[in-house]
Amino acid sequence: MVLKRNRYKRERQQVMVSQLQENPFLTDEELAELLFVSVPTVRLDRLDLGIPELRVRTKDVAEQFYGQIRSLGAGELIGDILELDVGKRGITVLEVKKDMVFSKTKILRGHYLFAQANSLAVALINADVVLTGSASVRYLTPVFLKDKVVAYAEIVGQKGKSFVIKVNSKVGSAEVLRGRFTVVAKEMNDL
Amino acid sequence: MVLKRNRYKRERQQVMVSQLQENPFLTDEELAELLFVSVPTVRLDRLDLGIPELRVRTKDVAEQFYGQIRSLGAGELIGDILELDVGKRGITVLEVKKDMVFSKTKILRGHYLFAQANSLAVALINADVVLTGSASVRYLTPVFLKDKVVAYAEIVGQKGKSFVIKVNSKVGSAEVLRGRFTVVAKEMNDL
DNA sequence: CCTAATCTTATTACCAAGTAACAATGAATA
DNA sequence: TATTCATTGTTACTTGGTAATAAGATTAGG
Repeated sequence: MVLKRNRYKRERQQVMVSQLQENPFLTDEELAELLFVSVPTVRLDRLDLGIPELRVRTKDVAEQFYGQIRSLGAGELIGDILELDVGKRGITVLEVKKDMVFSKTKILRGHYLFAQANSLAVALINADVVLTGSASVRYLTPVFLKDKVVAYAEIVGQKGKSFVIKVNSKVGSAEVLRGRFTVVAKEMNDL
Repeated sequence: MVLKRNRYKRERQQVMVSQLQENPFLTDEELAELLFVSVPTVRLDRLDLGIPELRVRTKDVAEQFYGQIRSLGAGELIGDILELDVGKRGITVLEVKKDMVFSKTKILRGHYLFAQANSLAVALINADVVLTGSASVRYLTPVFLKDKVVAYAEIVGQKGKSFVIKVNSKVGSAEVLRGRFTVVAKEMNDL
């Protein structure tokens, strides 16, 4: 039976995976020492398991991090405009990408949904400077990787320079977020 | 005059720095192309400016990211941990960078503040999967470029698997955000 | 106009951490 | 015992560099 050999091999590979989960910055040489095998064996194991080399692993981690910061920062609007009637209502769509979800569950992280809604609310106001004053949101159902979130926003009230905007986000027909934003239009020289 | 040469050199180095700020994953070769100089010149410039090679840069980014989090799973937290007492309270700090602000006013965009608070609230809960159920936040004063936002979060209530967390964010002694998050802990197999 | 100082480019030897392909060795089992 | 798979070693090649040195280009200053 091949089992004994395979069992040993598999066990070792398991250990390797968990080692790398703990510390993705291990070289093949270091792994070889930890697992009491030669460097070529480590390479074969990685090949077996589809684990890329150290430098690729490092880059992946770095890019995930960087991408996250970036995607929150890119442009003034989170999501793509489908419709925008400034002063009244607007619709944007956000496609859920890999780096926006919790890795374990593939569920979209809350602040992305918030960011889409918030930035759309702000975009509805026709003024030089618009700041969010308060926000209240309810997350209704989880959103998953590759879902397309459509956010509908509408101005429902105004008192002077203060606006109230209601936002509804949906995936297909399922409501995923319901929110109410108060935003304030300010003049540049108010600051 | 040596100035002209230096000025040209300095200008190029300035450009290099800003290129790398935007994308730290550029090789010397790519930089050389962008700056219309040879690879050795790029190396000399990096040496001049104390900028490490690509692989070190990448690793730095990755480690900064990885080092602090660990148990939370990759990149789930916006801001850097100052204190984290899981199940009770936590403090993070977020430095406001150029790409987080409205370009006109240099005011931090609301969803960053929200993301910092929200992700800290989630981090306080010791469970495999934690989702935000609802959130209510008030933005009290604007936050500007280069400010350091310190977020204080504390669990103030619990009903079964549902937790209420209060978050206060400050810049110096000024309160900038006050929020209340309801988050729900779920088991993996609930989904 | 020519030279010295500074920039820029080229060249060479070296390194780490790999990939890819292949040969050689070992060990266990049917 | 023959075979089968795991393991190890070896070699040639790749990327993205460091470090050191030499040679060419530019230009300001005398």
